[in-house]
Amino acid sequence: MAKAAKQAAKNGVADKREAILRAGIKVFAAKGFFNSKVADVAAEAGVADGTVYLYFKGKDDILHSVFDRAMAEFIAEGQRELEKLDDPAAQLAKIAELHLSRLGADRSLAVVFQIELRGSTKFMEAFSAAAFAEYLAIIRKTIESGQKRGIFRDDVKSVVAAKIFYGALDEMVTNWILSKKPYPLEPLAGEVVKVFLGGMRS
Amino acid sequence: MAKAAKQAAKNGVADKREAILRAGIKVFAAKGFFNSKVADVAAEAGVADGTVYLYFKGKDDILHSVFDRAMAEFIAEGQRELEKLDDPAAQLAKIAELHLSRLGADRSLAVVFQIELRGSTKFMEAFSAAAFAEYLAIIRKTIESGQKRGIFRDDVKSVVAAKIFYGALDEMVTNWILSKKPYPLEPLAGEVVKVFLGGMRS
Amino acid sequence: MAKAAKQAAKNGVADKREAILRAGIKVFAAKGFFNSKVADVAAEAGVADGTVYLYFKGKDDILHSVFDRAMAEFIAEGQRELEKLDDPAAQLAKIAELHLSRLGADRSLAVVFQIELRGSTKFMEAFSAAAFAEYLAIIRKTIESGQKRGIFRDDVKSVVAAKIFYGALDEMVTNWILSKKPYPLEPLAGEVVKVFLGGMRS
Amino acid sequence: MAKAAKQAAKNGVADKREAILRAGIKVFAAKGFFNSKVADVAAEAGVADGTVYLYFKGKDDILHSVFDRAMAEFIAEGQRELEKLDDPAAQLAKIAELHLSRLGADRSLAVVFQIELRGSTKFMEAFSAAAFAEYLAIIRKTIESGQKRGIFRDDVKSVVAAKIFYGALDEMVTNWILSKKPYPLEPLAGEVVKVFLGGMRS
DNA sequence: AATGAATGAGCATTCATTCAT
DNA sequence: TATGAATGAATGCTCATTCAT
Repeated sequence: MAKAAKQAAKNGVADKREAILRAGIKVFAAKGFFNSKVADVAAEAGVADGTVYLYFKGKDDILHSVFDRAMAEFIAEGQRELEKLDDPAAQLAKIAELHLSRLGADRSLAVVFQIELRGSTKFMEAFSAAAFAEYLAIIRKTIESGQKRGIFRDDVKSVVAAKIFYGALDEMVTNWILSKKPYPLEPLAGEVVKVFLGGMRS
Repeated sequence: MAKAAKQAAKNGVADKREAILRAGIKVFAAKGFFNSKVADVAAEAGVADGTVYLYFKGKDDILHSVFDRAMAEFIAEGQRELEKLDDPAAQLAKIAELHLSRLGADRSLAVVFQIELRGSTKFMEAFSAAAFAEYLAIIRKTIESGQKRGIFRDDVKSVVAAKIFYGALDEMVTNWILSKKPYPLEPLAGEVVKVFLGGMRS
Repeated sequence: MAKAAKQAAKNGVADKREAILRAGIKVFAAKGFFNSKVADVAAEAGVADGTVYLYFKGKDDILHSVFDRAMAEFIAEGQRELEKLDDPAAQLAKIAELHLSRLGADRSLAVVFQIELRGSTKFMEAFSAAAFAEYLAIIRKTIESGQKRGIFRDDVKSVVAAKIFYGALDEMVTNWILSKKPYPLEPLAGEVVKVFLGGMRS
Repeated sequence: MAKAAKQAAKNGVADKREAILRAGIKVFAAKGFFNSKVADVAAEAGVADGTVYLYFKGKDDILHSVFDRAMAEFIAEGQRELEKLDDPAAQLAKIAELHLSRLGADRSLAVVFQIELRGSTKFMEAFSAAAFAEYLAIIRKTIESGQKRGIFRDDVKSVVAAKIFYGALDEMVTNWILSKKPYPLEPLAGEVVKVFLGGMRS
């Protein structure tokens, strides 16, 4: 097989996997993970039911893959952006901005993240723990660096402060999802940062 | 039937409903709502499968009832305690303390609240919205009263500040649940309050 | 216990059994035997669920008792009336008249007889056979007596002729039940007799 | 896919649906519709439980389909045969012959028609009404044509006469089903016709 | 790789019947 | 006798997954 053909095939593969992943996000967000049928996802993706199993181990795996991929992208982009900044306060502001702009740009993805991924204790324990911990760790390290520089108070443990920061952002997203009237999510980043930095100022 | 007997019968009824409710919390927390069988709950409660349907409309109704009852108790206790205090800062500290001590005292209930109740978009939209909004409203009003008194900065909307405060507390609980090693939850209330009040100081 | 009291008690018993029986006819006719709950019958009769079992062995027994009692009454009345008549043709006319007037007077009873009693092969085989055969036998004997007197042709077996006569009457009832617009059932007796006697004239 | 293969697949589908339909007739006849489990039908048909739902909406649908198909075939064959005859009397004789020979050839089908289909008032009202009315209408029209030709008396309404004729045939079948000793059903057609035509002779 | 017909384990719910009061 | 709360067996239907084509 020629290189070009291989690439095409690879793209084809990627396209199909991608389509199923997107369909999963859409369907899970709309009906909830447990109420969604694999057949729904397959139909939405425009493939046969059985085809789903060529790309994923099962229904759970679609959900996990949604999380894994989005989280990986999220973390990668975050680290790329953070490296450009030196000031911990500015870094936290960037994290908040990215967090809310990204989820605010894809309501379905946000629903899956805020609602569906938490519906399974098993999942939370087994899968999200690692990636999620990695995300929290990035926040924590940023805070620690601020504490070392004397910018942030250090009578609050960095790990606790990180949870406070993350929890505040997370709640913005959850409320935004559940709200009946639409409003832009990203601007709330500034508010969270304002209060948090105020509270952490040394 | 004598009064005493009537009372006994009433207690019997209450006991059975109560037993099913408790069993529901335990089972849902342990296996997740969607993975729990009505039979599991019945067995845990020590009643026959069919008996569950004498006290609840169905599986969903057990979950909803868990939420309704706990939330009602929570709000009632909260308001009772808040009335005793005058200072908004002290009131927020009390809310944080109650929030974490209550959920920290019943891990299963906490799991149901943090994990299972969110697994159902439908539920979140239809049921929790009202009671949940009421809880957020209590926090918001407390903040507003602090803003009016000039204690809290007013360049942050009270509704946003309330979400930040609630989100921080909520995240403490979620992390506590997911943590592999046990630790006391309530002490974190002080940390959250410290940072939040710092950030809201005018 | 005084005789009067005993009688009263007996009446009470009879009343309750009677009430359940009537309730059974009404409920079975309205919802179908298999779709009727014992609780429905009890409620309709104004007694507790458990009380039904003091008077009947179970749900089936109610249905059987409806049949047994109605059939016994029907046969008793029929024989009483037939004895008054001598002419076999007049006797058949009387049977037809009684058949249609009785069922035409109680639509619910008719529904139970035409529809519900046949829904159970078991029932048809085990119970109705006897009483039903008795009814057919009365018709058959009437026909035979006409054949002996030379009034009716005897190149048709009496048992077959009896089924024809009964079947014709039966169909009148079934159609009447299923008809959307109400009409008097009894007058059709004359038509059936007219054709049947015409066909049996020797 | 080649034409031959397509045809084979089509046959496969038809075969499976057909097998379930036959199994339904057999099982319903043997145990009664309400006492039959879908699993019984599936087992009898040699397919998995779930497969039944690929071909039928549910248990009810199997019963309805049995009726629809048999009735359609029955009416089609009847009309085909009736067209060959001119004499209304001969036509009625043919109807009787077909009616009894067809049901007499398939006891299970007869049981379903005579017993099970009537167990559901709903069914009788909603479904059978139309097809059943069509069958009665064919008989009625045949009688009317006889009345117009002066062969049949016209002091009996054709619709009533049709019910008498149908009722007589129907009763032959019901008795045949319930009879403990087997006997040929079809010969009774002649007896019914003999009496009916005698009664309708003008 | 892709299909989609077939599978069959799994489960919420109903309801006839019992029995302690 | 009467009650009605409690029981638990019974079952129609769904849907994740497989596999022959």
